[in-house]
Amino acid sequence: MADVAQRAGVSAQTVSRVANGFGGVLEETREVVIAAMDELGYRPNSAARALKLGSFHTIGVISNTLSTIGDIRTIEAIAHSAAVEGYTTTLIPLRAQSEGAGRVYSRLQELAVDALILNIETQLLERAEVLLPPGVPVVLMDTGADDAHVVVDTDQFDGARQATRHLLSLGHDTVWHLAGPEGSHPAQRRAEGWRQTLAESGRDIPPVLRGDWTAQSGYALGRRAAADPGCTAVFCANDQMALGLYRALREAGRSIPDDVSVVGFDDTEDAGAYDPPLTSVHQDFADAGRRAVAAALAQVRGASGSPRMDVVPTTLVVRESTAPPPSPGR
Amino acid sequence: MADVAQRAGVSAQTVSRVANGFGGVLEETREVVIAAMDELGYRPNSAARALKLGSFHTIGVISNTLSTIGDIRTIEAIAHSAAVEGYTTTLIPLRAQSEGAGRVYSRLQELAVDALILNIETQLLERAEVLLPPGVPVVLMDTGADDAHVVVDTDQFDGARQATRHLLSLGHDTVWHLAGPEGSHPAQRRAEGWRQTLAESGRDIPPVLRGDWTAQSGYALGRRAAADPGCTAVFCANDQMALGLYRALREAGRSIPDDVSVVGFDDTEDAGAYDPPLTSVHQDFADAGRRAVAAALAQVRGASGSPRMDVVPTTLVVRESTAPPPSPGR
DNA sequence: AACAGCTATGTTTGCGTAAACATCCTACGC
DNA sequence: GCGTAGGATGTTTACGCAAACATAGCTGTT
Repeated sequence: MADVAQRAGVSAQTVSRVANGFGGVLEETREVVIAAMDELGYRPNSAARALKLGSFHTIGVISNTLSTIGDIRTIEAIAHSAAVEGYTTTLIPLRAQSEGAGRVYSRLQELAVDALILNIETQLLERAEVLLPPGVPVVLMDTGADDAHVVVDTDQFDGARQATRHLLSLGHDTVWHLAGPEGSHPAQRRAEGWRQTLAESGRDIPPVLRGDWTAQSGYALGRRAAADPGCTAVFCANDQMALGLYRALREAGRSIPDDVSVVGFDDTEDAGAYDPPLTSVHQDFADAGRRAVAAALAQVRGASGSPRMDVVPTTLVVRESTAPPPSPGR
Repeated sequence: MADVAQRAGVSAQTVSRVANGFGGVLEETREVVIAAMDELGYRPNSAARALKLGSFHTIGVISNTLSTIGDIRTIEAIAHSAAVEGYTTTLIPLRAQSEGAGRVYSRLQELAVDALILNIETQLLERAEVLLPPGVPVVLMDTGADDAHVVVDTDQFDGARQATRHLLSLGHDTVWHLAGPEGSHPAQRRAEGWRQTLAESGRDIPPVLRGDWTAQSGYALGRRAAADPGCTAVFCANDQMALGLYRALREAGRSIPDDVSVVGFDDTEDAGAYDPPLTSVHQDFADAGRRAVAAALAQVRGASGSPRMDVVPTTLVVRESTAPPPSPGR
């Protein structure tokens, strides 16, 4: 910066003013300074700026894995929303740092971020395996209500309820459920929504088949569901598991939706190209990401009036994988 | 830091030594300092550290979208590898900044990164729509050879060749191709590998059906392929398009693999749960990410001996979606 | 003509850190 | 007992920037 100032024949402060687009600089001076900046290939040092301003203009996203489509869409939405606000997004993969608790600790502590968005299993937080740096605003996503933090949650429960009701309203006696893994809050809530809806209608509640979000697990569990002739409707905790279920049903000679109806969750891009196109609960990942960023920045900017809990609605998208159950006499 | 020093009764420099794990500090002193750090909730200011050291310990990843599974796996691998090396990863979604070229310029120029990994379409670079900050090491992924930069490329061409040869060796007269979008280098190379392999064997080259990576486009194009009775083998530019093709074929009453064989590309996790499980060209995203990070850090550390071009091999994974063509007299 | 009020620019300062250098103390050899 | 080596710690400094304050010049008012 000093070089630029000298070359332009002005003070460093004036260069700073030009670089930041502040007023109070003669148009003529500005042009000279800009020319000098170009000639010298000057670019501002963001470390110095961050040190001076006390802010990195960066949001950190902590995610245990990027394995599910949902995680990815969320991160994409966060990065996008943050960029619009002039913030960059730092990715903090948790797994890599779990080697040695001390490591996680120090790494997170030193993080050059103004705020953190956590998209991890709540139990990790509770077990204090993730020691958050004190004083950094935190937004939790897809986790239970938490008194200490701002939470942005997708309405998993209602989505599961819509899916289950849809299947019941088609005439199915009950609905099976391929659930997500135990530690996952979304998996938990979806299972609860399903169970409670069945219970309210006084239906039998089939055993929960617990998978791990992968299509492979959907296939493995699906074989058990397919083997039960009483199973005419299945609600899957995500689309990928539904894909595995499709294969299991077809191998068992049961057609979709004539013999068995299937509903997924997430409404990923692929769902419409499944065979048949999958009825699925749509999650608005973009909206959730936007709200998380907004909540994080609100805290950064000191606005304490932000809601402690922000719920993003879900909607059922009906395609061709659901139909009334086969008539008994068929 | 000064507070910690005062509380511990030592100088700031000693605190710095403890914080960085340097030697030359008495065990006793170290304990006192650590106690003081804990009591005061001290955490090092990474902006100041970056300013002092001239390095951010951060790698930037520029990606146009995160829409395809491949992009995502790559980014995950980069973030993971970077974390292992003690670097954090900053996500720079290109789309968000394209609003106004000047915006892109300034944003990229100021980026607080030690190196950049680009995973974008080459043409954007060539058209100078992305003005890279001078002096920052750059690694290009999945793009053509480039004299000016280090490139880490997956062997798309050979993968396509393996897929095509596999189908020909099963006895198919020729192989159709559902290609990726025009601007994409991987799409280009996969199409070339397919075309050249057919040409070498003197086979007819069916029209290229160009899609956009989505299952939807795979379905739309697949209907055209399915309508041609001469089409008994299709090589898809990615697994998602193969999924769409599956549906199109089934709707046309053609079974996989008895009537039509299908090969995908990427070997995503889901591929093994397609019905039937998809034969696909495996890409080692983790390895590619690791190499990109290694190449980037090699440049950061000044080692100029790194190769200019690093090619990650691909391997065909044969599952159940490929078989000999139906016998004419069947 | 004197002064206030404004705009354009310059000067000083400190953000938190770690390298470089300076100092102190202890142990050991002769 | 003196000198020296080496380990432990303190002091000074600069990294690049922008806020705060200072200054200079100019306009318009009385």
